[in-house]
Amino acid sequence: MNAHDNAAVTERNGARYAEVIVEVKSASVDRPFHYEIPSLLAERVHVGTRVLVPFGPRRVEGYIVGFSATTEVPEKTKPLLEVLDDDPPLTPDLVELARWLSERYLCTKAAAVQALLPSGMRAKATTFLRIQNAPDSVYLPGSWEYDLLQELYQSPNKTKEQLLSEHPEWRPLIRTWVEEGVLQELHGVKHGIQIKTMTYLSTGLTESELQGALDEISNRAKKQKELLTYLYEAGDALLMKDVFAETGASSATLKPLLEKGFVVKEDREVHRDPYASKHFEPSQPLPLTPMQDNAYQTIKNAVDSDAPQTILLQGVTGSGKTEVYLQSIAACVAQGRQAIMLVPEISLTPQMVEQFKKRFGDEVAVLHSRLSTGEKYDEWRRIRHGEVNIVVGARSAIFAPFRSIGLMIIDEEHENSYKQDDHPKYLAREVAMYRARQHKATVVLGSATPALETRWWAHQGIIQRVEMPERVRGQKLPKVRVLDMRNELQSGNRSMFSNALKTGIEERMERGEQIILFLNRRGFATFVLCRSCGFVARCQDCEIPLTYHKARGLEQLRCHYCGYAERMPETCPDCQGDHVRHFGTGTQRVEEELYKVFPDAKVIRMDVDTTSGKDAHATLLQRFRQGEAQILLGTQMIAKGLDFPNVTLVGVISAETSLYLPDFRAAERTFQLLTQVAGRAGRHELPGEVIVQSYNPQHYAIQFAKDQEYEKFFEHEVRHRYSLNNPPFFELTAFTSVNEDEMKALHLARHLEDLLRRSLGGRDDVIILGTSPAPLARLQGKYRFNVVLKYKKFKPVSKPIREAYQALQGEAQKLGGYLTIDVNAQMIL
DNA sequence: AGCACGCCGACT
DNA sequence: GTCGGCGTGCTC
Repeated sequence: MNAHDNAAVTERNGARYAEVIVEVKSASVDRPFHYEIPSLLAERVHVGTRVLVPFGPRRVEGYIVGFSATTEVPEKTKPLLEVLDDDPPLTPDLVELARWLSERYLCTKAAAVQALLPSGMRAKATTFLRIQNAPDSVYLPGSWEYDLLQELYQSPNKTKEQLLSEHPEWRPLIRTWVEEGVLQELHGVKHGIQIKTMTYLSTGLTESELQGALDEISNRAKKQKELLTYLYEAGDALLMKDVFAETGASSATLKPLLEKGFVVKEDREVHRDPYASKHFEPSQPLPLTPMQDNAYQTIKNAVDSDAPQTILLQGVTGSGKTEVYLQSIAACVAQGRQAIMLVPEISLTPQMVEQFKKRFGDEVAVLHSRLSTGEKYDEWRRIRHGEVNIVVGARSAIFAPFRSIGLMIIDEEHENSYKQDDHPKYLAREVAMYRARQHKATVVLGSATPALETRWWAHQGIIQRVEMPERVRGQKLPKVRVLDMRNELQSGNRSMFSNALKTGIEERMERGEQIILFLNRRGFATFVLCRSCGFVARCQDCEIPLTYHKARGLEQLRCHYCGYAERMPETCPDCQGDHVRHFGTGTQRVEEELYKVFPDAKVIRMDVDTTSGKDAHATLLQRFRQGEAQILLGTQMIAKGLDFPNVTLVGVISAETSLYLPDFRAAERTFQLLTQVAGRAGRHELPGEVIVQSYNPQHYAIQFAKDQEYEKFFEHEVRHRYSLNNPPFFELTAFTSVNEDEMKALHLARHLEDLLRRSLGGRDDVIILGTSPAPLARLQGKYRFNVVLKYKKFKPVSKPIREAYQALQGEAQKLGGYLTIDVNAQMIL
């Protein structure tokens, strides 16, 4: 496992050199550099310590990853400059995790370290320039010398870096002046995040000292005496601003008390708490059903055992997985170990956070992308300092710096939000399983519709599987009807609602029940076409058909990938004819149609266009919950984790929107989506009904979803994947060559393909899919070509892949573009 | 990545 | 003649 490096050691043991990974993201410096440890810093350096080091002509941030007694380059070593934190941000297991990440996902160690630390954690070296000996010569206005001196007199607080970015031409002059002693450099460090402090007041006086103090204070200073007595009676240190508010004192009152030493003022570090304003009613563990208890016992046994394990918890929607999670975590924490709970799109599922806060109170930290950088950093420090035992968060929370992890739960594990979209493109499930080996921890993968790979591993006996096939309250799964829209058309119904759906909506509205309508496409129409010449409006940058939007009377065409927008043309830009029309159906159009067919209906529409505001999401859902509207209409964002007691009908306007994407997971996604949407109906007392409209109702993904038969879908899909050499039988790695110049992008992709064919071509466990335009062939003005590699096992092919990738990355940059890699790609775009 | 050093075209 | 373009090479 440690085929890494020379004799790097974890403990310093008097070793002379620190091995440092520098924060420079370039493959050419992706290796440890040796630095001498100055005796002044000797006590403060550990594995994982963040340091400032000299690197060439500049100073950069770096992380200590090991120590060694010797170095091959003694003549080159320089000393460490500074230790940047009191506690090392990385624990030794995180250093090891970073190394693994960089090898598995082919990124630099520096990039891996950044992925697993909060974004605010970045320091920048700064340098100030002071005039030490004014030069003898007199300079003419307009000369560099004159201008630089002017600038230094006028803005002495500008850093050297600021100065150089504004006037790069001053660089040589500054250097010579520093050498000649005209200027002096003062070095500093600017931290990315301010640690937030609050001022506290306290008095350390005993009762008799207090008496003496009160006597000493002039009788005219009534406020001072009051303040001092107040603080004495409190005993504890109090927040200064509260004290001022309570006693009416001010800093004028306080000042003499501080000077005489009667009162002590101190700044204490505080953590920004994103949930400080919310109150959570404590909740108690609920009694478990036999099925829940079985799942709970399985997880508990795994946590108790001293071996890493992975368990697939396959439970239908409404089977009570959350309560199992909560109690398993409680059991883990009771053992003195910590737990991580991952949820997809946490900002969409505030209920989950709420349930954790109610059950565990302050023991929970929350990490997700909607927190400010400062809030994230503070939650991270609460974890690092052992103030909490539980983290609930999105994907990156899997890196929580706990000391001893017992349990990691990934809820809705099949969701693709668990694959990081930017570099390194890690898969949370894989990271969890690696950390499980480090900590001898248990991973629970929870889902009603597991990713095919996960279910396959369970089938192979590689991981355990526990089922929860029934709903907690014993409700039946809702009845799902699939309606063939071709029949509707034949019988003369040209509207987007089948007769059954229309009647269904009418009935619910009469009974005062609620309806959810689902369509996986926003906007009004799908595309815009000229009926005379066949012209289709496309984004000039992405070449994707533009979507027709209607907003406040304004007719717009928008690109859903880059956000580009233009006005709907009145005549065809190509043939000048006036037969430009929009086709296809989006959420906006459904909304308009709903108001036509049901004039009394109140509809809430939820899609990217209506939920841009900070709390728009929660607000819209809250309004629906309170019954302000009978119909909730939305894209897949409404499919996730919602639970409305009054909803008895769920309608899917068109089941195939996700079926014909050029993606090997299209059937799986469609099945998962339909199953999930169906699970929304009738979760409480009222029975639920689901109506799925489709032009292709016999498709197996739709048929199996209709009866919620995951196992049958699994069997069918596994065969399909096998015959096409797709996951889980082969793993996919995708390279994308991106360039504004189409020929350059293509050339680079071809070159890469050649290289891969030469190194891997002969193997029968590797399939190379040649260069092809990416499904998103042009994005934001840049052409994209893919080279996709399929292989059975990553290890034997990782070296050739790495070499080809590194060789051509530089090449791509020379051509003005770039090359990305997605190891174990979940989707090819 | 940055920054320095080094070798070729248009300019006070 | 020089200033400054960016190709090449190195960073403990």
